[in-house]
Amino acid sequence: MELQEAKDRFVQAWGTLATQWGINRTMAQIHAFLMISSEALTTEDLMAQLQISRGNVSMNLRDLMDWGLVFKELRPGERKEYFFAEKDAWKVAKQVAKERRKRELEPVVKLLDELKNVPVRAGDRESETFHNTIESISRVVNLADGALDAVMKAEESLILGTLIKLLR
Amino acid sequence: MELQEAKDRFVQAWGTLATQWGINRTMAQIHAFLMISSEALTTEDLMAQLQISRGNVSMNLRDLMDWGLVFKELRPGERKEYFFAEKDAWKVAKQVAKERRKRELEPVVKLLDELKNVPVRAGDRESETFHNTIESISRVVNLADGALDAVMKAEESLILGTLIKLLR
DNA sequence: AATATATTTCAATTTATTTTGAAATTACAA
DNA sequence: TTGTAATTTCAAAATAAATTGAAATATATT
Repeated sequence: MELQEAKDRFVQAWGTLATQWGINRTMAQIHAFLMISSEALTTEDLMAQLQISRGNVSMNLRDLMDWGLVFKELRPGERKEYFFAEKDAWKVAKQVAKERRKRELEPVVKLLDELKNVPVRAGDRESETFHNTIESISRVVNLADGALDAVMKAEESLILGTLIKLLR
Repeated sequence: MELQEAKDRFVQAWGTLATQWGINRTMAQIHAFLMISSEALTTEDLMAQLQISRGNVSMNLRDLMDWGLVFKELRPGERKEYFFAEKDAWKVAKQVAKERRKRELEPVVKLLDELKNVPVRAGDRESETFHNTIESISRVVNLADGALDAVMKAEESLILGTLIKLLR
């Protein structure tokens, strides 16, 4: 396979995977393209390579910077902006874990804690089932929350080692 | 908070969380509603409670059964079908991990392995960056793949214990 | 300050996804 | 069987999400 084809396939696949996980396809493609580029790129470069509009590039780059996955580079004497991505996939994973935890998991943890306090009417099967299920979900969500917290802080090799032990 | 309000809030929140993770909102709401119901329910029940059409219920129930999260109950002498959900959230998480791994991660692992074999042109920065980044992503994706595999097989308490050690 | 270049914004449009609802099919009871 | 209740299917409609492109804004250069 040629490098160009390989790049295209990767950008394409990364976009598809992203949509399956609730992330905008184009945003993922821009990120993917920056990850495999040795140089920082301009808006024009991204427009040309991914065949998308200026506005689209601008908005998605802003989101990617909000996610802490892409950064801006200003070159002295040059007016236009250059963008580059963190290339260490483990750092990327940690950053994504951190953001999703904050944006999505935290509100759910909060709600579940409230729902756990809804009084149980003894003998009422509906009420008991609700309580038990919420308890069960709350345990798992907190486990996931803790897992993301661990991932956020840990070294890749530490997680790998733990995993190997777990699978043994 | 009243039980009815609590149920509504949970169903609503679960639907929202689901969309953020690439899962159809209504599918998640049906699942949530079945999880907190003590009795198996009919299509009619779900149509009424969630205010959605028969076709919508039918299609999403099929998907939920494909995901292995909802089951059908046939009552002797009754023509209509009753549906119920697995209520143990840890089992649900394991099942979801299993399915997403198979459906989404496996194809990516396969592609990354192909891309790792794209020959590197020594001295070509673009080619080298591509190779290094793919290697890095491949390691992390395989780690995630292994983690899902571990989750799939492990007991909740085992994961919890591991996590506690990891965070210490 | 004026001009040129670059970036952002957002209403309008396009595209993708979800939902409906009624016809077609299936499955059970009599 | 036959009649009927229940379910599924899927084209069309509704809704949601992403994208465009040009005007507005910002920033640098002369």
